[in-house]
Amino acid sequence: MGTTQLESVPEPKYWHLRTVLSEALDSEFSVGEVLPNERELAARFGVARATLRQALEQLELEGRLQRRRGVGTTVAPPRMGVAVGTEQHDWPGTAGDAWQSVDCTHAVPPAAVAAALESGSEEAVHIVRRSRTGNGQQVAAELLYVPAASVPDLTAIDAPSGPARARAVLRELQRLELEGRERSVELGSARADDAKELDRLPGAPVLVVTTRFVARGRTAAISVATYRADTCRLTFGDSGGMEIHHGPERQAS
Amino acid sequence: MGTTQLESVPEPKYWHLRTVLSEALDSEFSVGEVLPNERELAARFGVARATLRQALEQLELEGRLQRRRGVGTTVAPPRMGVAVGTEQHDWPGTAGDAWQSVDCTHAVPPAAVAAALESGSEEAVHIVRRSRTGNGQQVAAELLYVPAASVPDLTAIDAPSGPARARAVLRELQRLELEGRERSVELGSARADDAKELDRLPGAPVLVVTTRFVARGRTAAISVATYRADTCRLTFGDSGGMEIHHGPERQAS
DNA sequence: GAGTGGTCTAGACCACGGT
DNA sequence: CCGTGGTCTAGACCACTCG
Repeated sequence: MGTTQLESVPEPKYWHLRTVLSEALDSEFSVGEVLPNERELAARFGVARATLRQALEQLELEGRLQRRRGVGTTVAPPRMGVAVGTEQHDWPGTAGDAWQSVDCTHAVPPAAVAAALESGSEEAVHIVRRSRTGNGQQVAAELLYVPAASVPDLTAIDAPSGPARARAVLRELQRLELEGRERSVELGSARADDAKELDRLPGAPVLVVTTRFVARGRTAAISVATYRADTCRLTFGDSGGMEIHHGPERQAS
Repeated sequence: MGTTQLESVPEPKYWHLRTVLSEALDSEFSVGEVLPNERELAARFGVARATLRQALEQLELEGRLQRRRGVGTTVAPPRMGVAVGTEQHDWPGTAGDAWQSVDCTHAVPPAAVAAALESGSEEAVHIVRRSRTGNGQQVAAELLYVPAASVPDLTAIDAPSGPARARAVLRELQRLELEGRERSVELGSARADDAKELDRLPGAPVLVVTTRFVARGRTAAISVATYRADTCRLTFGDSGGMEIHHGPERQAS
């Protein structure tokens, strides 16, 4: 009996650290507060900085912390609920749909998108870039791929590029009768350009929402929207009023 | 002109490595194939193992690789589409809904769930555990929180716990008229128990799908489903037939 | 320029899966 | 047992932000 079984299954240091820090965040810190720097924290917990960083990465992934080079580590606010797919079947660009058109180009889409569009893989399409903001910061970037066949009456002359052209494409698109929508969500990592737009580093975790719009029995458009996974909780159906998860963890025996 | 601008914005080694490996996966490897071990790969690319690992972590996050301790790193199959929310408003447990009941306990839920249930924060509820498989492996674990008030006629005697009790709770739940559902998706990291069940390490990235079931104007149940983010693509609406993303990356102009 | 987080190194040892 | 990926260390330097 003399042997007190301290750690029969010793959990990794960084995981234990994550738990300790998480509880500290719940009880001793408030939103926006900056933590001590990494070297200081590492010393305080008696671990190498790399180990501490592993714990911080976890907490950042969970949306508890926000780290910025040259600035510091701050306590993140609870994730904001962003409504996606208001369930009424609507084209993108319909009045007040939270997105803002940025510009519009004409180029060959990535192979995966081309396949889904059932178009030739070397055929150029309209690519509308849009962005979405919430709580004053950009939370999502979207690329909307529209084959020329979906906007036959588009007059290519008056607005060769830019926001005006983007709006023109969306307007033409809305003339089609939308028959259905398929949507999927998966985890991804931000490419360099998305990362920059979302004010994150390349490789930052993002939620990729892919939507296929169906009209006249064919795929009329494909939307690939990239949401910051650290700050966003995607809500479906309606009302983003849910506030579950991400409190002090308690285990339900 | 003599100065060739090699790397005006030198990207990190691990990011470049990720790209190189990603292209190699596209062209030189097939699904299920095992890669050379990390020490070998690191040596081959002339980087430290930690740097190589950073690249591998990215690719694993993107669902391109699967790493298992004691075994090796293998090329992952494309993510499977898992239908979530068949859009017809149904209670969980309705005929063939892809979930399998595991057991049922009676305990106090985590604070965040208790708040959403609008019950007292120290009030015990039924907790049904269910699991979901796809392609022969477990892809999701669910905890369904059901307040006693939602299943008033439950006879607590004949099945005190286990799958039988779980089914009894679901059966009673289905007697209520379902008025609505709210759903949200966010990124999380697997807790120790979920990780074990999903055959991942603690902290592995997961997609947390939270559903609030509304009946008689109140919250009748809360479901928290945890999906493996590396292997799953959540599909909404219907048909998981979309195959976008995660091909050879090409930039759209 | 001072201070922050981000990247990278070259080691060591551990935990696990198969033999 | 060996080989694998997982954890951890103690450093170094870089890139960024801000006063």
